[in-house]
Amino acid sequence: MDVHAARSPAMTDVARLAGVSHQTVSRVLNDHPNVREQTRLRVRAAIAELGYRPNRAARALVTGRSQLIGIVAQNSTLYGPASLLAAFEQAAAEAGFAVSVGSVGRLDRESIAGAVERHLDQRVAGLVVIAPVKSADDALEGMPAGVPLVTIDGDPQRSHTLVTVDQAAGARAATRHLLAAGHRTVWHISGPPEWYDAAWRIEGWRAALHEAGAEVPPLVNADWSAASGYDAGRMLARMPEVTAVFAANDHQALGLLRAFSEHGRRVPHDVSVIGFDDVPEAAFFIPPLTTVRPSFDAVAQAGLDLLLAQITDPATPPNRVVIAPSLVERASVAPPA
Amino acid sequence: MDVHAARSPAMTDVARLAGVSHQTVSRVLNDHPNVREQTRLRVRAAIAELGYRPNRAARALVTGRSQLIGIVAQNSTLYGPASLLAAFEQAAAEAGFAVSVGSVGRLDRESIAGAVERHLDQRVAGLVVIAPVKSADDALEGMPAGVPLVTIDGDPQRSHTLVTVDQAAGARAATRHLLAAGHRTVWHISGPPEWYDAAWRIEGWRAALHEAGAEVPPLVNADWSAASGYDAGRMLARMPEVTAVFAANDHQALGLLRAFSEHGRRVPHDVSVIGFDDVPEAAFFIPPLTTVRPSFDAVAQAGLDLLLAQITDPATPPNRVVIAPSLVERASVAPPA
DNA sequence: GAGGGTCTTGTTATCGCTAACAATGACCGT
DNA sequence: ACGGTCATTGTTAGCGATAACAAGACCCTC
Repeated sequence: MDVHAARSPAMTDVARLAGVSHQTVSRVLNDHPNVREQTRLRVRAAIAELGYRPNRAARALVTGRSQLIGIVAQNSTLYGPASLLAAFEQAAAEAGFAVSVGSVGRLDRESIAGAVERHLDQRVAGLVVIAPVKSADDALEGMPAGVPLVTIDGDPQRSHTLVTVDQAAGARAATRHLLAAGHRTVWHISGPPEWYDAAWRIEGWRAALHEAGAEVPPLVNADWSAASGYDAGRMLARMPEVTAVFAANDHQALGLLRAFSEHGRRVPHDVSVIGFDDVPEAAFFIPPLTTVRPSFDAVAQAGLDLLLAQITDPATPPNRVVIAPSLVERASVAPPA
Repeated sequence: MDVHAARSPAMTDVARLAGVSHQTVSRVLNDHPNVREQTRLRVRAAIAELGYRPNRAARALVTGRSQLIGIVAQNSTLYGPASLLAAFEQAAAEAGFAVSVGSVGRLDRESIAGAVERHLDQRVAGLVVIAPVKSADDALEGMPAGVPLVTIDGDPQRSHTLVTVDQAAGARAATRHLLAAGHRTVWHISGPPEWYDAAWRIEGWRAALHEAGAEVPPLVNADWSAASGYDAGRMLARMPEVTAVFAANDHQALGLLRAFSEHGRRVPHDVSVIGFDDVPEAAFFIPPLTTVRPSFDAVAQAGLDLLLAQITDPATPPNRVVIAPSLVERASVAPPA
């Protein structure tokens, strides 16, 4: 980095030094085929000598597209979205794209639409929406066609490209695991019902119970927080017939563990618990938590690949990729007493 | 959002509709004083009618500055950095700035320098660096002057503007709290030593012990993970003289609790534990964790304010703001048995 | 009423790049 | 040797905004 840089060098500076026209420099930069090897090298040398770096704004202006990918996500530290965000940044950086984050406070239609528009102002090359709720999908309906778009864990009914974690499969695996351990049935603490993730986990749980001919206990509604898991746990702890609980995420499960511990119900001896997400701390809960691990890296990579395909070729048809989660067995599951 | 938008309207389109020159439209947009009220209204109406939104790239090209703030942070889901990131996005959006995130895999000099350069390519209006390690500060030394810059939890020795959480004060408060409960001394599990946060927490812990005339036990080194806390805990659990531990973050503390639990050492009856960060789950650990809460929102707000001041007036002298953390008392501390 | 200011508006140049087209020369086949 | 293709390079014209300057209208003062 040049310390005294009064003005950073522009393409014409490079051209002058290399003894070519600025257009030739542009061609080298964009890997156009018809440039003599010798010229290419001379230009490259000049670029290196001046420490030239192209001005993204100018390029964006003329092409109408930037090397910027916009991500719309909820402004939160929820583990899932935060992990996805990090994974996306990583993958995008490797592909030479910058990432602009438009976080929204709430996932309602207006917030999402506003964030999308702000990104469109910046002429983003593509948009990733991590907002697995119906209102977000509604907001996306109004989007101008032609902007590459990938939604994460969105509604499969919609027509755009999307990447989803197979939430239902994860929930089924968790529920079956508990049934296989000998439990007569499995209770479920759900996430907020407007989240598709939550809805599908409920669905998978129900499906596994039906499939096994097990009774379906009432659904316990909660949000994603440990506090809500704790509240649910205080209720369940007083019900001796509850011997197995599948929580919609690990934080809820933590709250559950705490509630059971307070009420003297031992996990897994008296009650078995399974979570979802495999947060890094899950292995250190008391007891270590059996949970379902979605691969956020795989989701981000797939999402980015689909997005880049659309950016490269706008005619790419809508596509979808489903990522299978895996069950991570730890110590929070045992046969009923 | 216009669905059929073949090309989004430009300034000249607005000008034509309003019957003025494009320059007048520009003046209205930028709140220049010398525009007749009547003209202003006409232009505003035309803008609204066309749904015109200025092209950021064009503006960035001519002004050399964008309405973009770059954030350099480690690509991780560590609670602190992730929270800061979220808080910054929030604050920046409110100020009308977009946020571009350049995450880095590692915090070494090259990675940081690369991320900074990528942001500079985009002509960011300002830069926030959340990388509280020495190598990051070194990388920043080479930065061209004139780019507004704020570092978070950086080295106070450096000359640029920075916002820090008073880590030492937080550590002192935690240590004093344990001493006040009657413990003869307090052990400390530290974060990675190259992080300033970790170093200051060590310093605060030492200072509090000295101040009280307590013996300073050997420092237990760890990283920020629950796993490292667990490893440290397995060692400490076998040492009966250990009755109070201050962990450098909540995740480590979780690992500690787990290790103590496995070894039959009850918290807080046999050992007291304090963490740092106040992650949302801390209240649901077993037992609920007493911890130190830094206000990430306050840090982000202060950081953004300082940055905006520099953007508005480049002559603003370097400044620094220190945010005081607070102790959150829960159930993991008790007098020694 | 002439000179000088202020307010308001328009004209032109420019930022740094890419797209489209033009120009040059080499090579080819007949 | 001559038109035609191809590879290579240059020239020109924008993209959509702001900046700098110019110009006209209006007001004031002496």
